[in-house]
Amino acid sequence: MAASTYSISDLARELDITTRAIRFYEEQQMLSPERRGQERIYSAKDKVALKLILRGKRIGFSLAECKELIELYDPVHGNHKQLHTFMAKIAERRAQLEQQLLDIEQMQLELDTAEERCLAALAETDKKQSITS
Amino acid sequence: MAASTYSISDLARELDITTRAIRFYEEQQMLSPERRGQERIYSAKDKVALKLILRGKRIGFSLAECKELIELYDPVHGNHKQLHTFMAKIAERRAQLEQQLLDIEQMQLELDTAEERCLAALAETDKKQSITS
DNA sequence: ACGCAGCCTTACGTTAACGTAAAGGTAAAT
DNA sequence: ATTTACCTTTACGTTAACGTAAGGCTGCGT
Repeated sequence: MAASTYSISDLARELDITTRAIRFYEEQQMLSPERRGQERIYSAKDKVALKLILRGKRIGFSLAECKELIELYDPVHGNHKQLHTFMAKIAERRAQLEQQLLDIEQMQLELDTAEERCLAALAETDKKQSITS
Repeated sequence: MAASTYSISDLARELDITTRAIRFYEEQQMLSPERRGQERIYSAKDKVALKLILRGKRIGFSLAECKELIELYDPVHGNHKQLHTFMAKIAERRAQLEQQLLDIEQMQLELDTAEERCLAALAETDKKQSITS
């Protein structure tokens, strides 16, 4: 089985982020890895937290929100009210995503016609050039 | 028909943004409204540009990208290569959106089970409390 | 005449999420 | 012994997209 502990650069490589970012997340109290002397030793749990952070970011959550998210997984803080308010945030994101999808579709329609106009214009240009050349 | 010209606060109200934002977009060369003396007079075309900006932002484009987007609609700049590179950016966004959807679904699954655990834990707590009270 | 609403410019302030040195400690390989 | 490859802390720098005054002109209703 895997060692289940990692150095900071192990995680950085594996998750494709910088060590600075990882230390920054710790500053923000989103991680609290063990120490062996000065060195940070990350556990599998820390890795899960990091993955939660990255997923949260992909969805568009701020780090503060990602932190809330992590706390939901922590039995100490996992209280009922927070859970519901966070589910609300997720629902909000879903709605926003749907709007984004609509926006993108709309934009693609417009770009399609713009492309047509462009191609037509280029065709005209080519014609004239073939005459004058 | 509508006057088809607007003051800055007209647009601000209608599009639900601040006048500062509108002036900022102008600083960034994304708008160039007419002037009557010092006053900015916005045309319907300006309004379209503004809407493009807002839509671009919703999708997650930076203002710089929104600017490119506007230029695509400008026959002066609308060249072929730009059109294609921008279609690529849109495609990229679509892919990102799909990833976001996956992330959200995944997160909801996890939150669902987290919620169950939470509810179960609360039920336990309540039981004990009913005994000790 | 006066105040208020709405416009203008200039310019410094703000937040998030790190980036980027600088300066130094440890440990293994050459 | 020293280079190499890690790790550490501290701390200032950076970018985007505006926010937020401050100071001043302009017309208009009373």
